[in-house]
Amino acid sequence: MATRRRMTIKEVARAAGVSTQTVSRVLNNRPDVAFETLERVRRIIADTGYTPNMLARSLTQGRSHIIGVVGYGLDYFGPSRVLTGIEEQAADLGYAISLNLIHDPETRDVDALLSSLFSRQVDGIIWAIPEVGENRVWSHGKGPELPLPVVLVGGMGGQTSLLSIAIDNAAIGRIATEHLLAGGARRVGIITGPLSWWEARERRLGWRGALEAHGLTADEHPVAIGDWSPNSGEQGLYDLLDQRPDLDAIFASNDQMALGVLHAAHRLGRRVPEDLAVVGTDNIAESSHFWPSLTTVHQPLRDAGALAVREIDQSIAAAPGSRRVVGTPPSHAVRLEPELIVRDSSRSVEPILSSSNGRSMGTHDGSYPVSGSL
Amino acid sequence: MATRRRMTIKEVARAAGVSTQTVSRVLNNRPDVAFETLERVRRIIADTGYTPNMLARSLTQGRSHIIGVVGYGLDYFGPSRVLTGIEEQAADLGYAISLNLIHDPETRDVDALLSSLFSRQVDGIIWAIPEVGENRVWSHGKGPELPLPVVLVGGMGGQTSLLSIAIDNAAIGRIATEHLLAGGARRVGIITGPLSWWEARERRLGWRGALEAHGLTADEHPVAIGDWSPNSGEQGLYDLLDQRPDLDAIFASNDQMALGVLHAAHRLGRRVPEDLAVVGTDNIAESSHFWPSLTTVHQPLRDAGALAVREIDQSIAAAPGSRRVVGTPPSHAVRLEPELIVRDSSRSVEPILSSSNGRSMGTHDGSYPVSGSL
DNA sequence: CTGAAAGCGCTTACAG
DNA sequence: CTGAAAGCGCTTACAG
Repeated sequence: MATRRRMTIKEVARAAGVSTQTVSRVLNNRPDVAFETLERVRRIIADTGYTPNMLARSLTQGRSHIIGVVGYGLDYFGPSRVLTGIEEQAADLGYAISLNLIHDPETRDVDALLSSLFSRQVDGIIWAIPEVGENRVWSHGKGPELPLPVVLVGGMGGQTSLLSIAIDNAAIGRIATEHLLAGGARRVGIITGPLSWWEARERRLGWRGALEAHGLTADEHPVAIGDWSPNSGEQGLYDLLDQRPDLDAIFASNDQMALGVLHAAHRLGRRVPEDLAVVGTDNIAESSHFWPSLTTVHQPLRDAGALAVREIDQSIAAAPGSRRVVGTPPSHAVRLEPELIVRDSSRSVEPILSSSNGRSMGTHDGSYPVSGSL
Repeated sequence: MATRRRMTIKEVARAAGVSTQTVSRVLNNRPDVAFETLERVRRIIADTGYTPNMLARSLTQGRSHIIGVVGYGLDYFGPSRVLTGIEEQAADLGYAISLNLIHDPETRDVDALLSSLFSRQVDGIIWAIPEVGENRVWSHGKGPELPLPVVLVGGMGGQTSLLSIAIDNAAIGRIATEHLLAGGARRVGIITGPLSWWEARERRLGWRGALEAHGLTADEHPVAIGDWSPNSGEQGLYDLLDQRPDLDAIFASNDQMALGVLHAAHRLGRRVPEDLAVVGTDNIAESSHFWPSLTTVHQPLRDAGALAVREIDQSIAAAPGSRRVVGTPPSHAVRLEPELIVRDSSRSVEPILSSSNGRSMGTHDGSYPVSGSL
């Protein structure tokens, strides 16, 4: 039974023989405190282990130093990477994170969540769940009304005044497909994610665009719709082969489905990459040790999360001084560029290199190539 | 620029023509409000979209309804599963989560983190980082002094009055090894995690215990030390074979390292499971589609996280009524039982079954088999 | 350089 | 059933 009461600024003041606001000055490192007083108060604080009550501080300051984060599960690779970036950057900038996970991406019950965050007086909100169906803030017309900065991560954005940060998902499909075609593929199938997902649609768009840019008719290249799981990737290969037995390459919209493809290929006795070249998406930690090692597309998701926090922070800082009045982030869409990682699953011509870790073939250097405006 | 000021209880009261505490009564669903008054106030609240300021409420109640969670990265499978369980259960019980990630598990700078959480007036703390080296709360003698409930997840616990919840990691090593021996293995190597990790040591202990229970001399079975990465698993197989070329089975302390083993086995032309049976740990989503599909050990990590939240909640509820006086959870170690999932990588004798999803061979049914006391 | 007063937005006894 | 008063633990002007 721990029954210790928490110490307050009053008790510190009494012990130091000063007023509470002198203690407050010390706590906030204000310059106008006599050296002796400073020392005395500091000693008492150190000796007693006093910590100021942030709740009270937030109440008077009108700032909680908390960023509300709405995320989508931790089981998916993408969302969890974004979250990591958010947490790190937030910690660096002195924000606490209030984490709220949504389990059904199609949920429309956004209002309860928003007002819960709002009532907790978060300084800003990062909306980091994939865009599926109609699950976005603005679909409720709330966007511009929110009296605090909101940044969207990972969706199409652009419909509202809210800043949207995402990976260029069409580019993922494009560079993967271009790589396969450059390697000599003539019939490139795609396994998409669920088409209610913006990311899934965009990747398919990129795949299609690359085919057409090569003078090919996209409709002659088979499509299978997966659900991101390895199982659906396995099933996807069977489906694609049913459609086109002469299939010689596959772009899988994530690495788990690509793994399912490799698994099915082994079962069918198809050699990868000789009979079938495969490219995934995500560059999960395991992909470098699949058999064969998987060519995939890296997304700077961590960067996206970190950037979102910086944007929120700047919006808060940009507030004209008075309390509870905050700036809104510029309403544009920022797109970060993905990067191709070439490994054995698509390396049909070149000799196999020593490392299975792959090397980057991306045209982008990993910094922030931004196609939108900041 | 959103400049809307937040509405307060005063404005609601004025609009409804009542006092603020009548509004407060409505807000808190107290019974003693006249029906007409109730209706009127409710209408105003609905019309204006007023949400009470939780900061102020927490300040007067001495409860924040926030649980502070200290976690270890989201990139590792185990910690992220625990976190999922925590978040879900917390949301169910009406708590917000304040998420703090530690990036170096050996950090000793626990004090700053604790006092930060403390100053945010969290109602309780869940310490969910793996136990590595001396990174625990109590190593600073803080444990019993903390004036709020703390629950440890995923470490050895037992040294303090704090409740510790973890998977029985020795059982993981034991059931994996017993399964390999039952399948006819005669030389079972182990690839451990870093030995500064409690989990890694426990799994090795279980492996050793199973060997000895079969009348074998553990020292004749090779050990390689990995770092949880696929690469270290690959290297691990080479090391083990150097030590014992007659190796016929491996227990890998996580699935990523097991994947590295499979990869290396393919390179060396060793057939799995015929030449080498492999068992991993974690049952990551990908493991069912490795080639061959991986036998592994499932850990009820989500349950562990959820249980931690319930314990915190009960400690808070058990408080004798007065503010800031909370009960301390019973100081025992709860151990949840892992479960073996048999797949092709160890299925040497039996005919290969139709599904690659494996079936549970565990003696435990997935409920909460607890070896400690609650 | 320091302190008395007022206030942040709520809730908790206490009256009536 | 309802309200005036006091207080939660801080910080912000305002005096001196």
